[in-house]
Amino acid sequence: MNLNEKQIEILAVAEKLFAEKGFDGTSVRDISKLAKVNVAMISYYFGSKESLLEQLILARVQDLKITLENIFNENLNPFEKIDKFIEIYIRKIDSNRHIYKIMHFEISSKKRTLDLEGFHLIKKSNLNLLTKIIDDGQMQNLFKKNINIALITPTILGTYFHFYTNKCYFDGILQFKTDLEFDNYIKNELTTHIQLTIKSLLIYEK
Amino acid sequence: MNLNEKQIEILAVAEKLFAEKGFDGTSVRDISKLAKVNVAMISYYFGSKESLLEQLILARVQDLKITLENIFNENLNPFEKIDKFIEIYIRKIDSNRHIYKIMHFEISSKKRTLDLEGFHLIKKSNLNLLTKIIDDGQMQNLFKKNINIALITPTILGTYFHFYTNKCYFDGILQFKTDLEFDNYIKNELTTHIQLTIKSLLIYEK
DNA sequence: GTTTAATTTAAACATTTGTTTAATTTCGCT
DNA sequence: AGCGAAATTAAACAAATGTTTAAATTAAAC
Repeated sequence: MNLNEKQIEILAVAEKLFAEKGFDGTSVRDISKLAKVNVAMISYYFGSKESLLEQLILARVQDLKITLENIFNENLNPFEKIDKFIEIYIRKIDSNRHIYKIMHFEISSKKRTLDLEGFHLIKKSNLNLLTKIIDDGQMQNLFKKNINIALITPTILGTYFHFYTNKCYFDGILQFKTDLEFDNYIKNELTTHIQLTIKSLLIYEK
Repeated sequence: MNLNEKQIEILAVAEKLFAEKGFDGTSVRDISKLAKVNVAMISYYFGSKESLLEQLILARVQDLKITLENIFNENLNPFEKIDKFIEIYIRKIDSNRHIYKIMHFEISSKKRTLDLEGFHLIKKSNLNLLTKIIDDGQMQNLFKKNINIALITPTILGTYFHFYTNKCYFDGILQFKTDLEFDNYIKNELTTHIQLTIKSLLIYEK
């Protein structure tokens, strides 16, 4: 899949608008205007609006294959590995906010049935890595025994997404004045909070 | 605001469809068909499609005012209060999935600017109650001192929403065969997981 | 320089969209 | 029964939608 400049620009604009206004809330004319191309170019290059979405997701999902694997082999203790896993995970998602937003809406939408196999595979591979890290920690008697690993990721990602989605609300109660302040809060306080939360859960005995 | 049967039916159908297909993905004709009323009735009763959404949110937000207040006065220890807070919170959100789904999309959408003051007020009042419970636990030296209370709710709600949104994925890895199994998992395992997570966080010292 | 293909364009296309109109029916009231 | 307001309808409306067409322009190949 080799894309020229125009196609890349169209994808970039579509990504931005789909995330901001939703797929159905964005018209092909909106996209063409912002990308400064003729409306027909979208059909010409991508066939249809739906196919544009599919190709957009396909292109972006490639980038989501996180280089998490090497964490496991690094010379870190299980706690440090968990910290690093979460930090890298959040950073990756944060830099791909738009496509995650789009996909999370479309995933749960009953309008279109998208091919999400690639996405699910990545998620499963990340889950496997996390499982290995936790198994390791359990063998070293650092983590408790009964851990529902499948529910760790929802807590990591869910906390991030809920914070990001409710930006408007948190701008109010945490008094962010600029978007940068909000972004920095995610990078620092929120990431730390999530790391702390998961580590707590891993050692807490009822 | 007194609504007749037809208006109630229209709101119910709109809620279902907006949650399933999004506001922009749902046409007034979709709604009228499913509600078995003439298209014009929607304009007749609600003025416009956008106004329908506003009135829908307004009607449902009323129901979100959770009766959480009395938890604080009940004769429970701080841990039990946290458990109950989370259990009631999740149960309430779960029974209002649809409207939460709609609002969470619209909140972060740049298409429409909705009046979410009522919604934010409820969230703030819930945050206040949680703060009181945690303060109490800290005074009894049951919880640790440094707690970022504002980030507790994102973890509670975020975990729930992420699980619910990714139903399709979790159906796969947890092998749910029916929707009821999924629902029961939320009521039991997921709620327990969240309770455990938050309680861990409240006592964990770095 | 001519030919061929790829790109780009404005216009047209058929649907679908939200909303309004104007006529009709239904219902409560006296 | 007869009046009047409310409810309901089918049809029409203009605007917006995704897509296609056919002509014009550009670029590449020979």
